[in-house]
Amino acid sequence: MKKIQLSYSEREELCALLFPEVRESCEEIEARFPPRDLKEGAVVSRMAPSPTGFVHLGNLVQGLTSERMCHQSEGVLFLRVEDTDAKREVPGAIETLIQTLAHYGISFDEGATLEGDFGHYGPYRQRARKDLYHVFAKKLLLEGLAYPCFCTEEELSDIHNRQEQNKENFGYYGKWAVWRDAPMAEIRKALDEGFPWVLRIRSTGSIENKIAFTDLIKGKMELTENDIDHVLLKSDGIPTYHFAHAVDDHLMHTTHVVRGDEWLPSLPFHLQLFRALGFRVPKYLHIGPLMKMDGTSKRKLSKRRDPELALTYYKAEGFPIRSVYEYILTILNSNFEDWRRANPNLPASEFPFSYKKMNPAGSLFEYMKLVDVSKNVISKMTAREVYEEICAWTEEFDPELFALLKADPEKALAILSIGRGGQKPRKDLGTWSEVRSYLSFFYRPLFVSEEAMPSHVSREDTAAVLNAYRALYCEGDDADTWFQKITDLAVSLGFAAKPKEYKASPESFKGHVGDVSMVLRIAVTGKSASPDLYSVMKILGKEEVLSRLDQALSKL
RNA sequence: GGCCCGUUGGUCAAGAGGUUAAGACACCGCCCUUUCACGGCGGUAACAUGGGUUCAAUUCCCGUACGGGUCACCA
Repeated sequence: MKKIQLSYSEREELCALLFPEVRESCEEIEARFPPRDLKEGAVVSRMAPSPTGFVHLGNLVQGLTSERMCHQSEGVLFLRVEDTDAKREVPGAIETLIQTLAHYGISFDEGATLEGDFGHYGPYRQRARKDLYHVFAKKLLLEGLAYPCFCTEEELSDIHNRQEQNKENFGYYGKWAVWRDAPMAEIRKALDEGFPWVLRIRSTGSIENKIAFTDLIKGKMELTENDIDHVLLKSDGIPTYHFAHAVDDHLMHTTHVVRGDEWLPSLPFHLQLFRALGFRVPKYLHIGPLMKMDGTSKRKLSKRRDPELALTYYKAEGFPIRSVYEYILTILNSNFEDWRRANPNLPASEFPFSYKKMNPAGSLFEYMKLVDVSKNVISKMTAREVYEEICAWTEEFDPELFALLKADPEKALAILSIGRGGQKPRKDLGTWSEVRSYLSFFYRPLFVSEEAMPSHVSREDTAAVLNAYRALYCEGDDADTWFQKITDLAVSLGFAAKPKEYKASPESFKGHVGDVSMVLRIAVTGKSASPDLYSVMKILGKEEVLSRLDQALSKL
C-alpha cells in the first residue's frame, strides 16, 4: 500500500462521505455551551460512571472527592452517564446508579436524574450526544488529524500477534497503522463495498519524546508521548471514552477531572487529543487504587473477585451509610480522624477536605478499620435512629428478628437505650448484622446459652450464687439496692466485695464481686459480654430472669 | 515484554534536608469499673535497598528490588 497523505480537497470529500449529517460547525456548538458564570476558584467536576449495574467503592471514592471539591468551592458537580458501550450496559443500571449515589449523600447540581436530564450543558448521557462528537470528529478529519480505518477484528488481532512474535510494542501505530496513509481511492473503495470503519487519531507523537505533567495528587511526573492511532469513533459512530472525555469535559467546562489512576497510561493520548482539538486541558487528579490483602501481598480490589468492592456488600453487611462515608473520608484525608475527634458532633460535610492530603499510592481496604469507624458512628446515634435503621435492615435481611422488633417497639427501644446517649457511649455495634447476636437474648425464642460459666469459679459456688440470687432478686430494687444485694451475696460466699480487695490478697478470697456478677450475667444473657445487667434484668422481667437462673442451674 | 505510578510500624497514615519520626486501627499491659464494653494511661513496632549531592538525607537525584497499574471498536 502506497503511503500518501490526503490532500485538503480529498479530506473535504471524505468529510462529506463520512459525516453527511453534520451541518453545524465547532464554533456554533461551542456557542451553545458558554463558559459558566462562577466565582474565581470554583471547581467544576463530575462523576462519570458507566451503567454496568455495579456501583462500587471506587465510584464512591472518586465521587466523594469530586463532590467535596465542587461544593467546598461553590462550584458545580454534575453526573454524566458514560453509556458509550451498549454491549456492557445493564438494563436499569442508570436508575440504580442514580439512586445509590443519592443514598450515599452525593448530590448533583446538574446531570442525569431519574426524571431526565437537568442543566444547561446536556444531554448528560453520552449516547445522546452523538451529533456533538461528530462535529468535532469531522473537524479533526478535515484538518488531517484523524482518518478512517477499515481493519477488522481479525486483522487487528493479527497485528497484535505479529508484534508479540517480533517483540515489538503493541498497538496500531507507525508501520502497523495500515490505513493511516491510505490513498483516497482505497478509502472510497472500502466505503463503496460497505466496510464498517472507525475513526482514528493520526498521532504525531513519538515514544522517544517525554512530556512533563503535573497531577494534583501524584505531583510532577514524566510521561512518554503517545504514538498510537487510538480509536476516536467506533464503528457504530459512538465515541470511545477518550474522545467523549475530551469533547464533553471541554463543552461542559470541567475544571478538574478526578478518576482512578488506571487512566494514567492513556493520559498522554488525552493530552494530545485536547491539543489537537484546541481545547484547554483540565486539571487532573488520579486516585490510587483500593487494594486488599491477598495472602501476603496486596492487590487492587477486583470487581470480579472481591465482593467487598460492591456497595451492595456494605448494605448486606449492615453498615450505615454514614459509616461508609466517613470511612472513605478517612482513607482520602487521613486528618479526617483527628478532625472527627475534635468535632464529634458536626456533620462530616463540615470537614475541610483537601486533595493535597490524598495519598498518591493506593490504600489498603481494611474491614476492621471500617468497623471501628462504624462503631463510632453508631455510638452517636439515638436509640430511635438505631431502631429505625435496624428495622429497615432486618426487614430485608433478617425477617425473624424484624418481626420481634416490630411487635414490641417499646422493648426494642429500651434495649437499644442501654449505654447510649451518655458521655461515654458503648460501642458494641459496628454493623446491623451484629444486632442479632447483640440483643437476641432479650427475646425468649432467640435465647440460647452457649457461654460456659467462668472456670475459676467452682461448680458449687456457681450453683450457690444462682440459688441464692434466685431468692434475693427483686424486680422493684433500684440500681444501688440491686448491686448491694450482689455484693452481699458475694461476701457471704467468700468473695471480695471489691476487685481491689481481691487483688490485695487473692489467697483470702475465692474471687471478687465481678466473678459473681459474671455467673449471673452468663446465666441471664448467655454471654460474657452484655449491656448493663441491671437494665437487662429490668427489661426481661422477674419471671424470665428466674427462669433463666433455673435453666442455668439445671445445666450445671 | 514496553510504558507509567508507587514503597514510613501488621494496617491506615502525618511529617520535614537537621524531629525523642505524630496520630488512628489491631495487639499487649495497667488503671477505672459489679462483668463485658466504654474511657484513661502506657507498651511492642517503621522511613525497601545500593550509590550519589550535602556539613547533614528517611526527606533531593540515579540505579536495583518489590508492589501496583496499563498496553481493546471497555470504561
